[in-house]
Amino acid sequence: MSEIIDSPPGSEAVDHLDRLNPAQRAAVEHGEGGIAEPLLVIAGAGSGKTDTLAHRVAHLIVKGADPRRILLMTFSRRAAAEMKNRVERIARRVMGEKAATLTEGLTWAGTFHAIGARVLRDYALEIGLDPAFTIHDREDSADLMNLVRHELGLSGADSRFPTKGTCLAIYSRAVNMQADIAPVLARHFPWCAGWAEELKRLFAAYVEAKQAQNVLDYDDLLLWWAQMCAEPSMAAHLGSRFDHILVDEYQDTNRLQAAILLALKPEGRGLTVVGDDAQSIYSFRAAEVRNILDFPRSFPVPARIVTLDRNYRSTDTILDAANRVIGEAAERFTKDLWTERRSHEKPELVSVRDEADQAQFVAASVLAAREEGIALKSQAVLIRAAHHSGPLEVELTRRNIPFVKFGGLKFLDSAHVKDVLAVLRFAENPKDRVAAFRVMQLMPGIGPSAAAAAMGAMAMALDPVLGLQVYRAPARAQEHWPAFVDLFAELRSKRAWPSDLERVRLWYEPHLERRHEDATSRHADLVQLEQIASGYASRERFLTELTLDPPDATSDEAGPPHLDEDYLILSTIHSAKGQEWTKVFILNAVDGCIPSDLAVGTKEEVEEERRLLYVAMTRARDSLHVVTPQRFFVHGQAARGDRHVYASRSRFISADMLDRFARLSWPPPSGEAGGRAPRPDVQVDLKARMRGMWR
DNA sequence: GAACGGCTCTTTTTT
DNA sequence: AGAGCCGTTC
Repeated sequence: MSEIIDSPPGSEAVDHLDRLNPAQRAAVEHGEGGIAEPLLVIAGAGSGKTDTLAHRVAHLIVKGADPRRILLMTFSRRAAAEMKNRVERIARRVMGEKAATLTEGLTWAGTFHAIGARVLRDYALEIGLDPAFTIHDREDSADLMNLVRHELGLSGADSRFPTKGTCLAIYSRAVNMQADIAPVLARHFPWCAGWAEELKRLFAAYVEAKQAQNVLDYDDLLLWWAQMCAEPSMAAHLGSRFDHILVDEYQDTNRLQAAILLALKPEGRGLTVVGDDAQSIYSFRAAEVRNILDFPRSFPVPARIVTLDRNYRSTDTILDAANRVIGEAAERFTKDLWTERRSHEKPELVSVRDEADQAQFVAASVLAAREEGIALKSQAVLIRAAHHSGPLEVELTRRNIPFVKFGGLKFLDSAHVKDVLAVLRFAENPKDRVAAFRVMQLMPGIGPSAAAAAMGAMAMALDPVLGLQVYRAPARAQEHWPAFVDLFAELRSKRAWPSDLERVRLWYEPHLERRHEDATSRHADLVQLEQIASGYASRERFLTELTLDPPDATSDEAGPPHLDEDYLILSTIHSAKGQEWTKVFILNAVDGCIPSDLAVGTKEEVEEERRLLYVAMTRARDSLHVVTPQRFFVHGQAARGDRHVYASRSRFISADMLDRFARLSWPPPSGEAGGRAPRPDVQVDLKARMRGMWR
């Protein structure tokens, strides 16, 4: 190893790049000659995108770049962690142990939002922000929007004003698109177009409420950052702290994010962005495909474009089918992917009777594959919407097949966890009205008006603790109120992390038991939360990072599976981005699910749904199963009721591409091994008979 | 006037 | 399982 370390730059020491293909290598070595024009890497699914980016970062470091001056923005925290790991592994091959120390310095790696939070705390005083701000997640933001909405009298029963969630969605969209309300309403919320004036008032009041309470929402992390960078001297100051800025998944950034990036590096020097327009699936979050398309021409010197179109992940049969699906897209800029991985096995299009059979089929197939040596972890079930996996989760539990679900509701969204976190947030930032209201109303006898009165008392007093002590709670709240005041005073006066959280839990337990039937399992969640909390340095870091990057696993497991344990992956397609598995199942590949019924309003929405299916298909390495249940039971009827609708295969798998799939029905026709005889087509109401026995 | 219990309806995707 | 609505209770 030591010879390699000592060899001068530019010698054979570059053998860490030998594994790369010419295009990847071009991307990695770009700018070495000294003229670093901006670089755009168009990287198709499975083309070694992450690896290429990691090699580029590692190569920069090997060539002497200071890792502390590299800003690396990824789509998720998970992606950032993975990137750092790979960078270290690659650098280690060249530099040995020294690499670890260097890659430790790669501290500016994270999501736009997380980096934004860090930048804003750093520059808080210069931009008139109290650095003790707390961050509202989506639900908190909606709650605050609701509070403001009521205060403005926009919530009358007869007015049918948009709900809090819709208001927030409109606001968020306008902010992230940097557009006015009117065009946003016309384009994305036509049914709210009549409310433009009221919404404008609402948003103005919402912004004032946030500022008065010293809270930022997700959008603020980008908005404040972008506004700060609109001041050229600030942008220059921050920009000069980085020699290289690299952005992953650039097709899913929005206009605000692009504005930040361009402000930091207006000349484009040291800038690298990577993405694939065929995988753009976040336009509901105001992602702007134009960002990646316009990137080359955004600088004085045009960007260099490198295209990676060789796929290393999937077999040719899977890729062929996926290429056909994306081939029918209305508009597309990247070429078809190609591979040298040959296979005789076509992807399967599996027809099942209903969702129950779908669950049976997946569970049986997963177990069979495991018998053949494919670990559960190498298999994934992908769904369009989090609740599509409901019946499967029941079946997996019944068969004792462990699984972890990504996407959808997180355990942070459950009421009891939010309650406990709200206490901490209230202590961290006593002006945070949403947190305060939530916490106080946990106590019997305290409702909105008592909570408001308490907040008023706090605002009047010199010190929030004093204010709370002075406030006289309603008589029927007396039983619990003093303990709460003590808790608050203690959390404000001394900081004991992470034992603060245990203190909160002990206070919360009686309320938990009073409010929830299933207190035991919720209690376990809170203990698990303390486990998580011990990994964070302080209360502030815990709250910030948990809000920006919630743990993925859902709560109905008995704690997170141990790393050495094998478990099946369930994931929304959105959360599956960037990942791959040996065997992949796509559920509910029918019209109404993919595309979602809720996303067929405009042509653009339908096109995005098509890309969603493409993303799902290209996650598979060796085998792909696309499952289409024929009928769905209608919700909102008695359990086991038989009202149902018939569904048809997703419109994205058109008749002329059916030859790319092997087609089968499940269960197989009776008589075959493993098959089941067709059920008699009758409904028997046994419950009624049982009741009848005693009449 | 404020709090609360019981009712019905609905549930895309995420930082 | 939550949110909104409405009638009842303190």
